[in-house]
Amino acid sequence: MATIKDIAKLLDISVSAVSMALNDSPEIGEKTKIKVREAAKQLNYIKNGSAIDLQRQKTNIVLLITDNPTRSYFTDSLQVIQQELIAKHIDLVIITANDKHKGTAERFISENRADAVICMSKFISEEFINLYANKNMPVFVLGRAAKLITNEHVINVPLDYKRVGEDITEYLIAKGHRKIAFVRGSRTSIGSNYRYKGYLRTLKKYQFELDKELVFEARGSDYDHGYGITESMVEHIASGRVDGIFYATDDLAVGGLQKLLERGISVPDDVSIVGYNNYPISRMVTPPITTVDLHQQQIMRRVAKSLIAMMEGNKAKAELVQKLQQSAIFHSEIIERSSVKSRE
Amino acid sequence: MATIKDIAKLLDISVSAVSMALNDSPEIGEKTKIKVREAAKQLNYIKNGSAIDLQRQKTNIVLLITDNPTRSYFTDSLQVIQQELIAKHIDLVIITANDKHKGTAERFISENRADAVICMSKFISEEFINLYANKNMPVFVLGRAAKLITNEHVINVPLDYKRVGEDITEYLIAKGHRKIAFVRGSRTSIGSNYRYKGYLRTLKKYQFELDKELVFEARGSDYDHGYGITESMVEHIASGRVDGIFYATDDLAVGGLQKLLERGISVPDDVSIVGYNNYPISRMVTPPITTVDLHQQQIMRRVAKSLIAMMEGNKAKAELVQKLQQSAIFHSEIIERSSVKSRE
DNA sequence: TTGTAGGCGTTATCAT
DNA sequence: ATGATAACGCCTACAA
Repeated sequence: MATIKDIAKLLDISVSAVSMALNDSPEIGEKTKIKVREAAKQLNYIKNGSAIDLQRQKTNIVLLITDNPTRSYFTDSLQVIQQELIAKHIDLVIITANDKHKGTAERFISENRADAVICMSKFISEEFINLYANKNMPVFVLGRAAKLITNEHVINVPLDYKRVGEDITEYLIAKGHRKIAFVRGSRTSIGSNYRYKGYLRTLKKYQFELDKELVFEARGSDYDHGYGITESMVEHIASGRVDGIFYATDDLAVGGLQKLLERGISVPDDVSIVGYNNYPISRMVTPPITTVDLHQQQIMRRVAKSLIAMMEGNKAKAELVQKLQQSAIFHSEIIERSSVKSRE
Repeated sequence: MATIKDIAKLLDISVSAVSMALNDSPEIGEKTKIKVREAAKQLNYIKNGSAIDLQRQKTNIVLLITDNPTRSYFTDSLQVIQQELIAKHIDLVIITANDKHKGTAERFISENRADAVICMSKFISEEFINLYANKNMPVFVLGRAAKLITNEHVINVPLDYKRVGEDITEYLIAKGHRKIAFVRGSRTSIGSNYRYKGYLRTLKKYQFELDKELVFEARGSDYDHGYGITESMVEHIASGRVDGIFYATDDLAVGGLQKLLERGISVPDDVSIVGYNNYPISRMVTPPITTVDLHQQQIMRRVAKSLIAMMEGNKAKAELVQKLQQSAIFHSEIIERSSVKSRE
């Protein structure tokens, strides 16, 4: 591979001249620049990014770590974050980390291959992050309890799930439901777990007693999990032991809906169902599913802005963190559609 | 940031000893290793990936460029490719390129920041790829006509769309449909365009004349596009001018189905519909949608294997390309569900 | 305007 | 088993 040295040799000028010419420095004459560019083309010269990063002590890269970039909930986050970063000419790369493989993400973190990282994955441990976050590479951790964070270069964005799951449970109760089942998604999904807690709290608040038989484990958050688990619920519904179902995610609800219809159960006449997250698909099924919009985009925009401020070093961390903490509160909004009917 | 030099200084040993110790070289004594590891921890030493890549002249990274990682069709490809790469301890990073922003992808390519790239995006031009592909960084281009490729380090995987779209059109005709509408997706989607061509060819083959009024432009491939465009079709259906709809993608079909049901049109009684790609959602709606499975995973596995062989340099390129060309043929399979009914 | 030289952090090749 | 030293490709004072 040709390097700037080769170009310099070919033209019999110095490497620094070549470097400057290639970077369009004003200090270099126009004719030299042209010569250099031609020689570069001729020699098939290609820049070496590693060398640049090494010299600059900077990568201009932000790492986004996610369990699965194809999941619906990731769409909003990605869009917003990317939009903010592009405006600042910062590059974003996405890396996956899951139970099968987290090595790539860990290598990128432990080898300082970015100027900042946003970790949305549960599979990178807090110990690991503590170990490697540093001034040159702050790490934003989203959606975690993050009790173990001691490293001052880790910014924990806890996301305020406090009231998550209460809203929609209250809504169902207000609509006259008394036998509300809950379908849990992936056990490792923090959001799903918080919704379950919100459900429990709300039952308690209204002094319903929890019927453990009405809590179902889908063990995953996809359509198929919803479809599968709902098979075990048809009996309960048929026998009148359930009048409403709170699915932890819209995808679960969509799968569940399909199963219910197949089994001749009418939604919402025989049973009401609700999902969570306001994924596009939730309004594209019949009946459209009542759900909750978390307005995640707003939060992500804040996160991105804080991250940029941090990278630019023009804000005290304490201040940023405080702002984030204030703004990382979900403003959940119930999206009423027709999968719920009032019962008396 | 501490470097191995700092560790060496602290312990008063040489940098090479530190380097070897850190890499657990057998040439280094156990006690030294321990000392080094302790010092590293104490100094908060973090490896510098750029320096490693520079020295090794290798990144161990494969770049995957996609328009949008959250689109359903990407799921299969990602899974398979990653699986193959992980087995070889090669890291995969995902970068997006679209009409709004392709700078990041271009920077990564033009600065040789990977050992190979898989380009699934239409927004990186062939000229650009021609310019930068090289021995150290072969580029696999998927789903393109790629007439302009001259660089021998570019591997074009054209994907054989020859028969795509014919199968399902024939199927509809065999089921007695005579007035088949077609809904085009994104104009820039090569797959979607090929399906349209297949539809046209098949109509011709059966000597149906093309009614241009039955070709609809969704101008996108999402639920919403399908939902929106279908509004303009209800009139045709009501008046008996359409008895079947071929949506270019399942997402379009799902959105379209919703609109049809809302407008009181029964599927498949009043009109049959089919989608394409066998996305999970297509069987999670009522009625489940008849679609076509392209068995993309098989192709992606071949692509990944070829890429690895290429990186390992143990195969002649010509041979690989030939194999790929043979195997990059879609084995499309019609997935019969209940959105189509026989008509006489 | 251009050249010289040092350094970025690491690994690898020799010696010792 | 460890040390010295030269790369890797690029950038940037500073000198000319």
